[in-house]
Amino acid sequence: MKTTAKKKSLNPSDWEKATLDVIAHQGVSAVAVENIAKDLGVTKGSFYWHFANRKDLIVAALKRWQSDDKEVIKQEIWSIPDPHERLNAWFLLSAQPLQSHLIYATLLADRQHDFVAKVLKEVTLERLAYLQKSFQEIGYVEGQAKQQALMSYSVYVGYLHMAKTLHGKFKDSNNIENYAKYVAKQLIPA
Amino acid sequence: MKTTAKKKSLNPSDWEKATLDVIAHQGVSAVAVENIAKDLGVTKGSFYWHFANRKDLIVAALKRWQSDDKEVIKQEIWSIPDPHERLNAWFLLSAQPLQSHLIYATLLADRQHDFVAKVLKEVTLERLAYLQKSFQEIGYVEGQAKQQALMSYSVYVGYLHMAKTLHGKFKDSNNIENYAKYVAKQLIPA
DNA sequence: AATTGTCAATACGCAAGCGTATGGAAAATG
DNA sequence: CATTTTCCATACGCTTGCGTATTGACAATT
Repeated sequence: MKTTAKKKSLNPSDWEKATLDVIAHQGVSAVAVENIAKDLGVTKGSFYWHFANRKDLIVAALKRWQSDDKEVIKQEIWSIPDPHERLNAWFLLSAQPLQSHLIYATLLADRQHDFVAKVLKEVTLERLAYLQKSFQEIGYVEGQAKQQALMSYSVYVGYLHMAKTLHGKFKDSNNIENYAKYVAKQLIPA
Repeated sequence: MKTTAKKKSLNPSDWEKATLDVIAHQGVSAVAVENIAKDLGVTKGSFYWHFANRKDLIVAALKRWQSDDKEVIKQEIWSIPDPHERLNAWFLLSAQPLQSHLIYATLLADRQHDFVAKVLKEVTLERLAYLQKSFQEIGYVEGQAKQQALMSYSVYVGYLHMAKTLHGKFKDSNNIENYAKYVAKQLIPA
């Protein structure tokens, strides 16, 4: 579903974005060059001009996802000086329906592939690090901050899967922002 | 890696167990009848005597997993009358390195398949229900109990993925049971 | 002893999907 | 205007993996 007839020629970036769409909704294993080509309105012949093979495409797409995500955190989270507010903002951001979150959730599934596992580990460790840092700024000692960060991040990951698994079954009863606030209240000391 | 030379003939149950092994470590998409046959020391010809097709095998395996899991909860959790103790036991059980948990984690990944999504939803809703019930017994009103259950369960799911993603990177610093107790203390009111 | 039922091996057809080879059209460049 | 570069289509070969067909071996039954 691309807005057809916009530009005449494709670049690697277009392929990466289309690939991320597939990863977000169907996982890495579902990335098939012929299908993505069809989505973009071309055939396989085009793909192998831009990329060497399927794996290169996926790696490039994941790299793009990783750096885009890092940029968002930098802009939206690290710009907040107060650690309380910052953590609150992070929980709110986590509950937002962003493609970035979907991708993270599916990657957790496809970590059998070593190149997926690599990106995943990097991203996870970095996220844990800045959560831990914020909790330390609040006053937690290192050990506790580490556990609190791990727990907070687990809530995030768990939530992603819940939302996917349960569908409407649970955004009816209580809306998402409410839940995010509830969680934040539980995990961030007053 | 089966203990070869034990019994001369296979039954559906053997196939289901071998399938769950694959699902636990590589996910549903990795279930290939020819490979599982090799694991069991036979060839494809045998498989199609026991099952109609690949999907039937997976469905049967998942059904087995679901009922086995239900049985464990019934034995280990519901036998505990006090809700505080019961919830504590549940968190401890969650941190145990059981195959059942691995399977749940990979299923979250492979929920593109409708038959996986179905089992997953059933299991998740049931688990949320008994968590919620226990929190209500503690004194939470329904709405809060629901959110608390969701959050607790999210920590569980998130933890499963963390453990997989981070590998040794985090069972060094603090052992798993310690973390489980820390989480329980945070989520279960004194 | 003959027959039937149970479990498994082998061989085949078939579709999906990756990667390659080759040629062509359109745009940039000289 | 000629030529090179850029981007894409078509056609092919190859592998993987599902499902079927056929045959066989061994055990249970009569």
